[in-house]
Amino acid sequence: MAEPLTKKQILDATEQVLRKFGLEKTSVVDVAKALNVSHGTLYRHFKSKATLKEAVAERWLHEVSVPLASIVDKEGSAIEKVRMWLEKLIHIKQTKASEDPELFAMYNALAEENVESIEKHIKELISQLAEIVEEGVNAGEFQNDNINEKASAIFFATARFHHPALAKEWTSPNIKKEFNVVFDIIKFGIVKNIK
Amino acid sequence: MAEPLTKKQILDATEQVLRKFGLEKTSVVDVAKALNVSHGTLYRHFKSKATLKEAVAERWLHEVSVPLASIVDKEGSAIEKVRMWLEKLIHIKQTKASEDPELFAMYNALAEENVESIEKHIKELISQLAEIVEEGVNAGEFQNDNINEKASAIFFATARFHHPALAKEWTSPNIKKEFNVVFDIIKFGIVKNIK
DNA sequence: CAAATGACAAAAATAAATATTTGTCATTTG
DNA sequence: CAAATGACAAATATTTATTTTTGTCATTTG
Repeated sequence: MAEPLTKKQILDATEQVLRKFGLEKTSVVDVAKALNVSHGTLYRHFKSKATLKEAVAERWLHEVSVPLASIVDKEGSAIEKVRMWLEKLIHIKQTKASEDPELFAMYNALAEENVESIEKHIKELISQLAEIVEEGVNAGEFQNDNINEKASAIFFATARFHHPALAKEWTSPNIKKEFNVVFDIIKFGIVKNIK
Repeated sequence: MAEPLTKKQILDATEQVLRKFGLEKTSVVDVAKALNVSHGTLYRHFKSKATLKEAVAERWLHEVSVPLASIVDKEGSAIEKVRMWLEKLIHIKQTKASEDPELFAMYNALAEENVESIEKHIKELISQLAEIVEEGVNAGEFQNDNINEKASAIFFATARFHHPALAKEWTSPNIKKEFNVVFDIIKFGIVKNIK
């Protein structure tokens, strides 16, 4: 074989096989077959099946956080950006969950297996929110409170709409309206001189 | 046998057996044994195993909603009562979860099997909150918005702290602080003239 | 000699054989 | 005759036997 196998090739193949067979049914032999290599080869690139799955999970989480980062740099008032950021987060999650529920469930189970990756991911999301909150404080738009606390609170107060463990509840017909009411409370709770 | 078997006796025995064997391992034969009756007898009182489990689940949910109802009638400002009510809800859940995690997980799985019982329970909780919110509006303490929407929003915005699907996250050392920050946002978001 | 292979043991998962549980109902008991 | 029983078939679950999977490493390949 001319070219040596790359990590990216392995991750792509693993994702394909996971999509086809599901989290429970894919073995490293299946992934090796998809790549036409022996399974021993995969162990030269990833030290265990768990490590391989971790790498796939991290790539998946990345696909959530990257598009959100672009909102942080957009134009607009801080409260508008908080709303856009939350709506994008919720849209990404809810779209993935409704368009391909099994795949969504599988990737979340995969992510659950890698608690550290998730914790890092959540921290990254909250620090994106914190950037927006900081802008709001600097512009005199938000009250000058602890920025990180506020960012976490905004994230946690909207957990019902983006936490994968609650995905079952996203099919409620009122979910959009419920978000709007929660967001209004947040807005009145953080913006100065709004009344 | 002198006295005929009552539903309460059966529910008590079922609970005991569930505690001992767990949700997965208890059969109606086990419950019958605990009562020294034949399992056929239980089918004269409950039309199926599912119905019996539903009755146990409803009793469990009742133990959550009853102590909360007493907060609604307490003295104090509406916002104080909202805080007391939320803290009691969270305290009941988190205490049950930490003191006996397996039993808590079992009862939640049991409750999950009975979606209707849960929906009714949530509606009851939200209407308790709505009573407090209504008092706040009538006293001129809260803004005069849609009361039921506000009550739902308060409930959903605090889901992270009381939704059983998120129980794993309650062991975070910052959980109490996180609730306080979320509650402050809610407070500034619903109380009039606070700034 | 870097990269890949494939044979191997231990651990884990699956399938087949066996046993228990659910739910019914004709019969028994007090 | 109201209440409970226990024998029974069909559906579930458990155990045991068998196969697959994971991870290693001495050997092969280009």
